[in-house]
Amino acid sequence: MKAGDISKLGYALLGLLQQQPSSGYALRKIFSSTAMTTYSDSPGAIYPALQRLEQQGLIRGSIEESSGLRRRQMFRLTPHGLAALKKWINRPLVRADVIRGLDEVMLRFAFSQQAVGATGAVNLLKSLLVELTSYIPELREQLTANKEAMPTSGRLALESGLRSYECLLDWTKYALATYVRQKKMRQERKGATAS
Amino acid sequence: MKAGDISKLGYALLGLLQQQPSSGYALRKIFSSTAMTTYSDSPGAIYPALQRLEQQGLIRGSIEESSGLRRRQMFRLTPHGLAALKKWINRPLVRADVIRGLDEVMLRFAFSQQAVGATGAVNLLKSLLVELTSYIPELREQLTANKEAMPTSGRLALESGLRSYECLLDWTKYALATYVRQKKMRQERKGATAS
DNA sequence: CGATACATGTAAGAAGTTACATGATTGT
DNA sequence: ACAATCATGTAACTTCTTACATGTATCG
Repeated sequence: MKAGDISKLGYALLGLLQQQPSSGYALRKIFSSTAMTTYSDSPGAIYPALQRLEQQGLIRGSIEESSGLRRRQMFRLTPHGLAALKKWINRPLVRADVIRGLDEVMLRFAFSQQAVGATGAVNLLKSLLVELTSYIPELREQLTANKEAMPTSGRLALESGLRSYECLLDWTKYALATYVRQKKMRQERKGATAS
Repeated sequence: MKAGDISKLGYALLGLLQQQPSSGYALRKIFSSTAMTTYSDSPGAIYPALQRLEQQGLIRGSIEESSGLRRRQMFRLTPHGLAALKKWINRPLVRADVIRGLDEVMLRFAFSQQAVGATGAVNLLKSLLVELTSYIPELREQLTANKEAMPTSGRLALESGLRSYECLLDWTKYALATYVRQKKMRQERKGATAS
């Protein structure tokens, strides 16, 4: 990672701060107690990451002296930070994102609605659909080509990878359908109030 | 990671070398061309990793001067290396492996049959089954509890995580069934030759 | 003769891990 | 008094990334 770049943890922090200004401690709690446990809640990772984001002008911390306990710093996104978050979410998906960075894609999607709206979320899903649709057949071919030469456990492990992509494809279609359904419901409501 | 420990990449190398002695270059090709693309094929990662493994006495390299091209070093597992590989594969699964280290679990399983036999592979699957069976309901609960407070994309992202675990559970059962089927076939063959 | 494949390596820098340090407040 | 929770931070260490360096052989 080059200087000036933002790490995955950095983006996770930006996304959370966009939803709600928080202290480093509160962010750590989110990482340790929710489904975001894939990210480290160690202070040695989070506080330096926050410092970097602040140096880059993406977040701004303000010390709260009032609250009685030890001094606490609340961080919030700057306009630059919001722009960086949007840019990250809207970045076009490429094959490499699907092969090596699926968790990051899901993180982008999780924050997409609040940061770039339903349209942006749907765009992300559509391009994920495209990538998966082209990648899965290739993977399947690789598997059928090599299956003879592998021990059972190796073949099964490969199959597990294939299945997880197929499962993700199902989810992508379901997620798209969910947005279509929501849009239809909004339109119906609008039609009802108009008549 | 403490000194003396082995990184994920290190274990991937040990596993591949157990299957077949190889040069650093050949290992890089495996990472760049097969489904193991999740691992970096950069020389800056692999050659230092091989040096570490050799210093730890887990692999041994021998220089081949003969083959005409630039000198090449073939690495093979030492008895110590094989023991470390087996220990890693047999390590009892814990919740954290399922939450943060599924790819490593799959890597262990992929190598399990050659390193610790079908029985070891089945043991790994069984304990994965146990962990998933206890984790999935908890995840599902978390989802239903929080779904009201989240934007659609956040909720869908969580659902994607849940679905992928459910998919993995299906695969685990399928993989176990595959081993049961194989065992039955071997026994039938034995019965046939005996009669 | 230049590109490509084979083949190995190092140097600089980024980011994460573990472990430690500090300090205030609240509950037992 | 002591533990637990809130709250922030640093230091040492490990590993990976990117980029560069080097060298041989083959093919067009």
